[in-house]
Amino acid sequence: MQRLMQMNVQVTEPVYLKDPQGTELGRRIIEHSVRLIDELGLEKFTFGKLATALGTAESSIYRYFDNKHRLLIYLLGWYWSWREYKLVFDTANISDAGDKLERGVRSITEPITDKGSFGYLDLRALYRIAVSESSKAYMTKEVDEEHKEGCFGGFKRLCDRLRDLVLAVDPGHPYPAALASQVVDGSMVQRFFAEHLPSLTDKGAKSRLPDHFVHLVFASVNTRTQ
Amino acid sequence: MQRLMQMNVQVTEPVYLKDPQGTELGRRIIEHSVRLIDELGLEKFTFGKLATALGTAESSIYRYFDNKHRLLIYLLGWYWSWREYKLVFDTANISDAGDKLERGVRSITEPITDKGSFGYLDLRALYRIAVSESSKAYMTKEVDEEHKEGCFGGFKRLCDRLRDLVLAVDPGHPYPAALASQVVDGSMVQRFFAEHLPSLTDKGAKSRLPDHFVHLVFASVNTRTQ
DNA sequence: CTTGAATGATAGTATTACTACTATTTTAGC
DNA sequence: GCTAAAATAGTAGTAATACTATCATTCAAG
Repeated sequence: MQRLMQMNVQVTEPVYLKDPQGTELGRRIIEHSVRLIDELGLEKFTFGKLATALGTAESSIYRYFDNKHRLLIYLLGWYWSWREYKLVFDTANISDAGDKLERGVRSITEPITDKGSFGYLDLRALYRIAVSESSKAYMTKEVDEEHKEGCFGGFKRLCDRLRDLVLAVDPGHPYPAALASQVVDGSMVQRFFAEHLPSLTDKGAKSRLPDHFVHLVFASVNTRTQ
Repeated sequence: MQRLMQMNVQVTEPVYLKDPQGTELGRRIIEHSVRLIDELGLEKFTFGKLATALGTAESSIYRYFDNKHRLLIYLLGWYWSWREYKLVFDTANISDAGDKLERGVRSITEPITDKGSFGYLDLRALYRIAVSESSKAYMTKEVDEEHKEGCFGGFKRLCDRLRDLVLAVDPGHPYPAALASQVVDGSMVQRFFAEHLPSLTDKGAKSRLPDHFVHLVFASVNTRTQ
């Protein structure tokens, strides 16, 4: 799985100045930035603090990334690629379209509980970053240009795959792409709400989130195919 | 409508240091901050720029708000109150629960196209801010404390009202709160996607967004009541 | 006519987000 | 083992941001 992941990740568009996977320092930047952003939150995370944590100079980090926003996009690209790979894996060799869709929705909306694994990267910390910070990656004034650069390609590929699973069950669905992107984004938002604003969700929401999304998707799909 | 709105807004928890509605400068701060945040985006918006735009000193603004994050929360509180009022208005005197729910979903997911109105406040600019910046208000490390302070009360009240409309149609629905919060949040996110990342949504998504959400909610509800 | 609220103006600090330049170390090819 | 190139470290500096503090002025109400 790790091997395949890294293949996937390398497809990621170059949001970096120099490939961090190619050098020792680069890999340490990735590793420690995940830890630090998770710990401090994006707002309080700075290249200065990262440099101190790494025992290196700020300027060394600027050789890899223009700024912390690009670094975030890079990390999220990694995350989305990982999710996509997991989705492909979890739905492989399932012939029944309905079964495949349900497995896909569960795959996407499940939290990540795997201990670290994945090389030097702390997957669970990356997941928490995705939950809390991913909207900040695209909710900016620069979104249109960055979109053209392909910065959100990983997110889009994941949404497209889910959309195709929906269409396989219900080819005439009127809003397949919106449904898909809403599940992908909503699974992050609902996870955050369940953790921090539980009054916005239902009793036991945390553990029932995948059920909620399966229910939602199949309600939408079955209504159509009736 | 304006009168009733202001009643609503005054209920808003004090996220300010000094009530901006009580003074001339305070009202100008609100008015111009909406314009400026809409124009620059939250990241590039600063109290310094706002002070320059107002022809006053930075320190004068700090007398009203601790920082720009609190100002954002204040503006969004206003927005959510306005949405809530609109929801109550749009669903008033409807006896049929299904009809009421559909009107409610449409009310919440419709974009704001009313020209300014609403006193000194540019409603459409406020709407654009809500679409682009609202997630930044709660996706922070301080969310738990700020939630205790009641900073997100307006958002919660709106979600609760929609949840109650769902429950009126389907009292046994397993995820009424999650469904409601997903519609409220999702309507902002999908609006943003339709505008900036259209490949994530469907053809003609912009105009069909309310239909999409009505479809989703009724699919979920009807599946249950079958 | 004076108290106090509101505002204005100035100054200063710590941090952030960079850029530039130079010196040193490491690595890879020959 | 030598050398060129790549990678890294270190230092310094700038402009902007996010504040805090202080003091002077205005202006309306008692």
